[in-house]
Amino acid sequence: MIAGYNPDDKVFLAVDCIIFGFDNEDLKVLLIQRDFEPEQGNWSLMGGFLKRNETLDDAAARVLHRLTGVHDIYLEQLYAFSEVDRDPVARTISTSYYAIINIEKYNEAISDKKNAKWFSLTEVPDLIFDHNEMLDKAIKRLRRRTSINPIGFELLPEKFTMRQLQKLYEAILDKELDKRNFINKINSMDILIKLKEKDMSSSTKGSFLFMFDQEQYDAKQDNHFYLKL
Amino acid sequence: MIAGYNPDDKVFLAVDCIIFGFDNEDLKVLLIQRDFEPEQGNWSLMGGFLKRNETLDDAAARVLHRLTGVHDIYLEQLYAFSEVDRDPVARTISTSYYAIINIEKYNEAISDKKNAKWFSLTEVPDLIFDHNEMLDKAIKRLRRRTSINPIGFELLPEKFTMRQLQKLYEAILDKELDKRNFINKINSMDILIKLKEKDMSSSTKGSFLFMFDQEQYDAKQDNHFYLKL
DNA sequence: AAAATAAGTGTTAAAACAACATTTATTAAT
DNA sequence: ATTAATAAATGTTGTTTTAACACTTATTTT
Repeated sequence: MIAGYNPDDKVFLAVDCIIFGFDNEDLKVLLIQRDFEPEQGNWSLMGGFLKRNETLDDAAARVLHRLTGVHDIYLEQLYAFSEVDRDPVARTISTSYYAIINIEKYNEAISDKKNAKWFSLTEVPDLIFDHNEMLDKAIKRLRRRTSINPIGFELLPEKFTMRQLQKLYEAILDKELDKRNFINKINSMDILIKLKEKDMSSSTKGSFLFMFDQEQYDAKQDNHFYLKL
Repeated sequence: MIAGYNPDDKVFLAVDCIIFGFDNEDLKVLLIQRDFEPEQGNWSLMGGFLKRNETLDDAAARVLHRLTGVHDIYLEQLYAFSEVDRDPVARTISTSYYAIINIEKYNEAISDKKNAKWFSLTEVPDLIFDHNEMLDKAIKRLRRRTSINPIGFELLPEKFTMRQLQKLYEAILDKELDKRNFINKINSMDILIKLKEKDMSSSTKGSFLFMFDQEQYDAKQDNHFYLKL
């Protein structure tokens, strides 16, 4: 044994994923009902153990893909939770990740035999272990992140209306925004493409569709926008 | 073995601490020269392994205390680093923490037989493993954090001049600030107590000393200030 | 008395922000 | 064909915040 590397100190390392989605109305989180012990039958975040040949990012992406069938989505490390007794089975440290996914895409790619369900943030049940705490932290991070970095677009379909975008921001920030001010601020970022098409589903007049302009966004080298909403 | 808890997947979990200090001129980081393998003789962050009965926060505080002799300092979890081969000896995931300490206090409490040295951020050598990456991330986080939450005071002596505070912010943010605008903004936060005493060391006229007003600060319930500097 | 040093202090123009109401395009109903 | 209903689209104004900018003051040393 090399000094310091004491096998007795080895621990399990898990990842747990907070998966956010948006249904044009509420911000939602995807939870699973556990079909195994411990805490069988209770609701939980989707998680898994770190394997020998993968990074935490890999593990989080794998876990997420297993549940949702979705690849290549926004995924960000959140925080490592390490209370000694947080997992009753064995000492396990869990690194939480949060993901934001387009619910439509998820529904296409649906691979779940799992007992998974979307919950509005206001209706989240008691979760196992410290998962409620993880979720709280993820919400706070998402709010802050959204104000700096327009990642919110990941939650919308490819084409969306200004109204949808505003609803999304309202759901994330949990406050109402002024329509005109919102549009002006979004436009000032200059990262949307206005299409000729209209969405006719929400009104007789129809409303123009927009797309996120990835190129423009990338071109703004420093990539932080500090939207004060 | 309970399903999923496969002992083969256990790993070492380390903490590494980025320790920031300020010497009235530059922002500095405390590094140690390793007196053990691997990478003996090379510079590194101060680190250690997570023990069976402590949280990561505990481990980081312990590691920090062992090096500096200082207790009760600002310490914040930064990020978990998990590249498969980041540690050549054994699979080790490291959770980095950053700390900010008052160099004077450190010098009082000096407990180091360790080969430790303060480096200006511009003069940091190549570090072992992924420690340079950790440091970079810590600097970025410190910058952002300082703009939101006036933690910078932790880096100053109890009594300080406006000039010192400005130099500190300039060092953290790595840009020059306008003296008058800076004072106005700091004053608008209303969390400093102006003392009757003057510091006479820096000029013939002397400059008033200030203290951080912890009570005022705590009283501002939401505790984020968004200082745009 | 003069020189040197750093501290202390206010104004202004520009930009960002928050609050606010009316008009427009279209479909459905009469 | 007119009217009613619905949601979309659109600009202005007063207020606040920010950035840029230079001179005076207090004290010590020469």
